[in-house]
Amino acid sequence: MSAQLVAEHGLTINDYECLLYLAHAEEGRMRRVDLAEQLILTASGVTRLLDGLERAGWVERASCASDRRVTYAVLTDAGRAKLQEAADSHITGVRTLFEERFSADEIETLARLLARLPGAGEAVDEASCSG
Amino acid sequence: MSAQLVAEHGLTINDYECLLYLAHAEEGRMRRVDLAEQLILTASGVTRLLDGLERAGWVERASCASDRRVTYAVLTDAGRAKLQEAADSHITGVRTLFEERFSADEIETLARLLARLPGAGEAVDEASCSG
DNA sequence: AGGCTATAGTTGAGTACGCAAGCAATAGTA
DNA sequence: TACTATTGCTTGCGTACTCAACTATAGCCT
Repeated sequence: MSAQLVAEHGLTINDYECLLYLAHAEEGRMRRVDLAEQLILTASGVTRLLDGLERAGWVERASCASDRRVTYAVLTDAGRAKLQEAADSHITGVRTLFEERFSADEIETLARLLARLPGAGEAVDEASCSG
Repeated sequence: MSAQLVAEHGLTINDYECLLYLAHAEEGRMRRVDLAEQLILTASGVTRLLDGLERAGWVERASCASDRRVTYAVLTDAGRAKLQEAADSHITGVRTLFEERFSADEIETLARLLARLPGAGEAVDEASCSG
């Protein structure tokens, strides 16, 4: 499942989700702390995750004018393209995994119930937005 | 959740599940390959996992009479005791997590649906056996 | 018996994290 | 204004994995 992402696009799930969050964020950028919270990683985890994405050219650093402590992670054009490419295959992968086993009603039930679990967030709509 | 296991008993989830599988196995022992499959780990992962459990004295090695390639992992008395101790708090932890959010009917629905996912196995009955 | 191939297990190198400690900037308080 | 606490981020070290390569045994098939 996530091994497919790695094999086909060289992305970890966290790489992928990181790009996804950035793509949805205003101006394609987020503070590292906020990214950490969304990805359920520690600050150091995010630092290293972004190290990799920066080296690959998918994201860049930008400083914040009003608070010199924060450095933004901003999605580059290359990063947006990469995400688009990976999202296509990943989403259809997830979709078929579920649609092979559950009816539409059942999927809705699962979504409703599982949303009550801690850390559920709003990940559910991933498939409904074009990336 | 699993951090609680670590903090209170010094056990990883895989440590815990490993002891659990061994406890349910015939004569309290399993081949490393089978353990790997159950825990969804590679063979090397199991080697290292068992390294730790052996060092702690929760499991021992035993060789197989009919096939000299295999070495069993067998649960020691100390290991069984440790599992009992950890299971008490872990199971009630999981139980309350769910019972705080779902009704009995909903739990049953979740169990039925999620069982269709790959790798679901028979982990569901963990809570129903005394350890 | 000899020669493949498959299986059980270990080991070395690399990866993706967490935790604790540290630095710099900001915010709160006297 | 100075002093402390908090916040954002990075770095060193340890851990739990994986993958690839290896050894040793077992099961063929001729």
